[in-house]
Amino acid sequence: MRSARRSVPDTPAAGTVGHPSCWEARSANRVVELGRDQILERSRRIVDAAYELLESAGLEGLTIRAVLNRTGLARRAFYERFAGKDDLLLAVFEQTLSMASRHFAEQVEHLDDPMERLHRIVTSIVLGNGTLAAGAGGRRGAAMSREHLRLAEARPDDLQHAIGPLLELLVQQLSAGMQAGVVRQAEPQRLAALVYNLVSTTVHTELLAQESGQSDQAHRAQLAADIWEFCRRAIAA
Amino acid sequence: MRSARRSVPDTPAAGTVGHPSCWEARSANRVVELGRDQILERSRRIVDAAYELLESAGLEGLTIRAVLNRTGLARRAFYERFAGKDDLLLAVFEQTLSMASRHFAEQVEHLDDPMERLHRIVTSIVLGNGTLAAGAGGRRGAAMSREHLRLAEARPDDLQHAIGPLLELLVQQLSAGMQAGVVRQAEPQRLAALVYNLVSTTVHTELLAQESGQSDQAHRAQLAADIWEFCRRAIAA
DNA sequence: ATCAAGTTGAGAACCATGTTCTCGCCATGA
DNA sequence: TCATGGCGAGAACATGGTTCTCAACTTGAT
Repeated sequence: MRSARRSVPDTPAAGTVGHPSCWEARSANRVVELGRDQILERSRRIVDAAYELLESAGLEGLTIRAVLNRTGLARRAFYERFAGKDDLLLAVFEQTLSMASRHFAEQVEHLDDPMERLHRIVTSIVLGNGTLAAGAGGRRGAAMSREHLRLAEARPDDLQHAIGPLLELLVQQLSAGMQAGVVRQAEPQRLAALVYNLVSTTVHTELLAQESGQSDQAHRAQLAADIWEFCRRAIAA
Repeated sequence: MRSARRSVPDTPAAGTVGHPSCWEARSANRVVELGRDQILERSRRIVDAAYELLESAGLEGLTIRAVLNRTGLARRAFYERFAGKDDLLLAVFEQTLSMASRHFAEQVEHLDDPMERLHRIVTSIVLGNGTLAAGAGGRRGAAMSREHLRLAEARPDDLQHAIGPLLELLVQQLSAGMQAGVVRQAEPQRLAALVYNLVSTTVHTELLAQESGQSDQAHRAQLAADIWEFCRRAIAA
């Protein structure tokens, strides 16, 4: 479909007359762009609704029907934009992890020590800052942890892409740490994956295992400390 | 309906004659025991079928209908023995983890150094020995990793119980290591949980992420080495 | 203004799966 | 012989993902 538009500049007319094909192209583009905006606007509404539902109703509550109820759109509108539920989940993954890693990157840029940066990132993930993992009572993080492995099986490449930003952030700090001599020499990718897996899985296993909701804050802080201690030793030079 | 039969022992006759109620009880027990054996035999067949299906067809292939097809039993027979699919999954968890931890315990008992024992256990899990995690092409391990978090949410206590044996094994080695001074002082439970989560999640994420099936053996060995190095540093004194 | 054609909303329809229910067979004991 | 409980077979129901149909609406052309 895009090839059609692309072919326009290739016609000799474009060279000879110049203008017509130009505004034609611009006009067509404009229409397409408008269409695209509408399409994207709705796509965004769908993803946002899914994002909210994941938080309020958990993974079991995230049904296509519920999402569409919430947006007021028709099922058809969904299947025009997403190949299926997995695509939607991947979109939520992408959005969430991208937001979270941006958030963490900001939160951390004023720190100089790579180790300190990693500490901050890990702690933030556990404590649920940055809209990622375990926001207070946050089912979204738990849901994402759970879906992680399924998507790793069903759509490895897309998942890898979605997780990219956060892993990238970790890799940066680890690489910097290695250059500074505070992190042991190893494949940064591998270390990042290990740290990420450890943190995300453990947080949810532990937090859900208790569920008592007691002195949650203290518990979680302790958990964050334990996890970080574990990671620190595992990656330190 | 059952209340009618139940009312019988409540009659004064039972107390006055004495004996009858005794052999009645024994007889009833015998029948019950015989019944129990049959019941258990079938339960075992169901669990075994589920265990095999998990390996051959993955989590999506594990449907009640498929399990019952394989055993030749009726759906009713299933719902008489299990409260639902989750119960079946928990049973598979229990059986698998119990078998695996027994296997690991044997494989390790001839080693003296707790650290060496842990090394062996972690490596075995990654390499898929012991019927646990990632047996060659093993979907069962992947499936179990995936279900882990869902069950942690839905049935935390039962899951904890099912995982018990393996965690217990890890805790033993960690405690021994602490006493021997080769493992740092910390809550053994916590360390065990961290190690277990790290290993089980990472194995499946990594192995499924590639899926290329290339020099799998080498890859997996490298993965095992990396994971162990991570753990070793994390828990060493 | 009217019509043709594409677009889109509403929801019926289809399928798979978990779960429950009904029916009838059959063995066993009175 | 007959009543009864256990059990297999599978119908039935609910839910959720996915596809399909139909009609209203939009838009551009005549």
